[in-house]
Amino acid sequence: MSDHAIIGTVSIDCVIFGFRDDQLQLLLVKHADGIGKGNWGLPGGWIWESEGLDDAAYRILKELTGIREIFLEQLGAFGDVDRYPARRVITVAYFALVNPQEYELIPGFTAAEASWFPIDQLPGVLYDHSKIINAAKEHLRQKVRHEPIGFNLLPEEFTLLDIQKLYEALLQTQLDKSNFRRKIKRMNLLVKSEKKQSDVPHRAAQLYSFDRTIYENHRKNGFSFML
Amino acid sequence: MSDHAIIGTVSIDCVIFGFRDDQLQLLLVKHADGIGKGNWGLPGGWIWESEGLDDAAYRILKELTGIREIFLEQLGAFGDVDRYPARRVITVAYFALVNPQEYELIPGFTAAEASWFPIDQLPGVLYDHSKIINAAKEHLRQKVRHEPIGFNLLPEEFTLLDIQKLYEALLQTQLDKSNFRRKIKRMNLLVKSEKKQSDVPHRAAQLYSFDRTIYENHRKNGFSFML
DNA sequence: GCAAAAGTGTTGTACGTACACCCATGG
DNA sequence: CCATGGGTGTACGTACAACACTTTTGC
Repeated sequence: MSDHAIIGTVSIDCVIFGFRDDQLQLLLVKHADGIGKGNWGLPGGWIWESEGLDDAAYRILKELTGIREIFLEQLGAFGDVDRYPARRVITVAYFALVNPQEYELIPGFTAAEASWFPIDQLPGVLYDHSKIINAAKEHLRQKVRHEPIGFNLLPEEFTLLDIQKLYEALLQTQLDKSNFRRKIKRMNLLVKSEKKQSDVPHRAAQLYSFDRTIYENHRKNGFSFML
Repeated sequence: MSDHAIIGTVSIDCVIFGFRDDQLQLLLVKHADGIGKGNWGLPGGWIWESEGLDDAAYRILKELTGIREIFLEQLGAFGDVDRYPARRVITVAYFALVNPQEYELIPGFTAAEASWFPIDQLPGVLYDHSKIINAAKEHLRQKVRHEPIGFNLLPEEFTLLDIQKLYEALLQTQLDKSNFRRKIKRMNLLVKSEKKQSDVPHRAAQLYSFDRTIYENHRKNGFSFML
């Protein structure tokens, strides 16, 4: 059996979130061949016999978009009997968080085009992909309140207002500046950068970065991230 | 193709939690045939071509244990290359909450025996089942703090101390009686029963039941269960 | 000086925590 | 009358929400 023999009954699909222009956005690809040719859909593909599920998701993501080394986590399996038109295919959905500025999108072999869409202005998508996307949105909104995964959507360094805008978009609410700042600072998860903003038409803000090490330490001592 | 043709590359496994003797317990079956014959493992089976994933999970659970109409939810797919000895098989794990008192365990065709085990005294289990069990435990402990799913582990009617004992076991902590009562009562999710406890060697406690309708109403208005 | 965003301070309320206490019942 | 669990009350601190306010910078 070849190393790249595929399992024809199980596929991978990736829901990739990004944050641009104070908006939550989603990465879709236009399929270049196969049944879905010419339509927008989630980046996806087949699993090799020789690789685990997570490995397959990373590989497919890289092949289709050029994105690598990001936050990627399994969302679950979707297996309605008629979800795929040609035959019975079960798909394992993954959900990823990216800072779009870090990546030049490079559509791969099977993707004619790759593009970001604001989450509330998506085009029609293939198969049961809108069902998967909705599950991913819900998962993200839940998870972001209990774990500091939101930082994966931001650049390495960011201002406090950046985070606030991010959380306002994710939680779809308005937050009080003063209260938000105190809350996030009290958690002691951020480290001050040497730098401040530059080239802004107003007072330059302090830059911060998220320290994963600190977070892991806190977590071991029973710390719980909230909001 | 027969209605009951199976998909040979994808299986279902169920992690079933129950609460007995103030302890979180897990239901395992002793496999009666197949590769795992004679060993304890999660109740599991193959998916029919003609049924969805959730349907398969319900069916398999009923076939192997007699349990039906319970809280059942997908946990995720497990697909390490070598997780199953004979060939590449991906399994979709489900996670269920049961009140053990409601069910007489009825081992089915392929299960020689079905039995509850305290969560910290499990026997050795097949394949990657201990990995799946750990994921399920973690999922339960997270979820139980944000959604009132714990009630699925209790009888229809219960005392406030029953819930407290349940949460103490789930969260592995001690809770203050007075504070816990106020907190849970303030949520207005419980309705007083007509009855009180009987046959207890001390003052009889008020019985309550969880009202799912009330919960759904609250949730629509942005209510969030916490503890 | 104006606009725009950075950043600080104040105050009332609501909730969590800790702990003390009384009540009812069976043995 | 005592052990056991049921059930209530109070006092204190702290976190959160709402809102007002000052500071820095570019145009």
